[in-house]
Amino acid sequence: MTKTPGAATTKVGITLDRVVEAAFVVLQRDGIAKLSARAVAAELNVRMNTVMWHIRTKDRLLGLMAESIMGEVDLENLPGDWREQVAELLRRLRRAMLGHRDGALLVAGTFPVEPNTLAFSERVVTVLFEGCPTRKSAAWTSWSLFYFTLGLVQEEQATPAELHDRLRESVDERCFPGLHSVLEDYVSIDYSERFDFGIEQILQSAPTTKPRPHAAS
Amino acid sequence: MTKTPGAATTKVGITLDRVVEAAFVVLQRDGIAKLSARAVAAELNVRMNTVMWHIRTKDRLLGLMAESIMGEVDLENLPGDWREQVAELLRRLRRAMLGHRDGALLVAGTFPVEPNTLAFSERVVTVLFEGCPTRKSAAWTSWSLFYFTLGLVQEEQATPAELHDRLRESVDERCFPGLHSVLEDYVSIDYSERFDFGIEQILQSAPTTKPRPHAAS
DNA sequence: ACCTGAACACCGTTCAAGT
DNA sequence: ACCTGAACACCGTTCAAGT
Repeated sequence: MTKTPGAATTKVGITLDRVVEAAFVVLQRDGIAKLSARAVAAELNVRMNTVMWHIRTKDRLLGLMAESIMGEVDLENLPGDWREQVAELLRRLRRAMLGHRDGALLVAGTFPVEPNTLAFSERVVTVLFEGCPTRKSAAWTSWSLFYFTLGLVQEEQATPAELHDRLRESVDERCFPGLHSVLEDYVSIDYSERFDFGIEQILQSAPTTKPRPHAAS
Repeated sequence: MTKTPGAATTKVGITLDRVVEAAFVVLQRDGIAKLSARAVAAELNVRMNTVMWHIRTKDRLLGLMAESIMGEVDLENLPGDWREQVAELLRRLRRAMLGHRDGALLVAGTFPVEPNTLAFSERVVTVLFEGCPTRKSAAWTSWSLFYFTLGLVQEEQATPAELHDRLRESVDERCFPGLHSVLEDYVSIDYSERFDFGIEQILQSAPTTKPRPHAAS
């Protein structure tokens, strides 16, 4: 009766790629906390279940977005020796994550077992083989680099001023003298500098750090 | 009319501490995804708004829980030289987080500017002062150690078998030869060994890594 | 294969009301 | 200060129904 049969349910040309695209628009505008299937649907002018049909599950959408960010990292044209090459790879990862609001949170939330993510890991590990004493130490060093990068970029993307101000208020000189004396360095917003420092520190000892023999034998 | 006025709303003896306690029970049983104010209320046999009145906000509850975990870390009786002392501090943090389901996720989600968390940071930074060339490098090294620990324990607590199996399936020898050749080390579940390796690697170069001079001067 | 409506069982937050 | 009921505006998932 009140139904307009002409303009009813027909295909509307949504692709999984377009859904992920729209999800990034919502992410940039509203942040990851407000990224919902309904919001993505509104962005595409379709109903929510259309989005759900393509993504199957919210978690899968997040995984696709993380994988997409990993795909932005160029793995070619690396400069210099193995050390510089690894540093450059992680610098590019950092830039890719910084390119999207809450990008580090997104990548940290899921390790997508997908081509782009695997290709990045492959590249890092392969370059590390050149400088590390064992393959195992190369594998484990890649995790150290990855976790450091994720952590630092998450800090950088997490509403910077607020937490730092609260720290400056709370770090009393009497209770926390050490922290107080380095507070400005502790909460420094020179993130690229801190990034370079951390990566370099890990890589510096990489050639000499061996996994301990499991037992004394 | 249908109301029993005697057993109506009277105090029931809930404390913020008891709420947090109950929250840990729910966390252990159901995981962080199902940790809700309603679930905590059920655990305490009160209504949800009672819980909300005490915690004010869900985020504050999570912060209180993280701060509580940090409080489990004993900061006294550290053995050996500065290197061993720092390693021991982070080992204790790791154990505290492992003691609660999704403990690392909880701590990573918020940096509570509260006494226990600050005291831990103070202790780590202070010990690092002994071995690092500058105060700045000590501060930044403490972040490297913290992020590595959070990342690795999150990996350890995130439904181990599932992801590793998917990796073994997907890491084709032809596409990802390097990764393939170290896969078993790459996804090793010897987490204490990997932890020791990572901490040691960071600490090894700590005495020699200086923050770069900001400009060439 | 694609798109929708409707219903489900959940959320956290807010506000007025009780003691 | 403490506890509750009720309502609000949201979630993601599921299922039956359309083309």
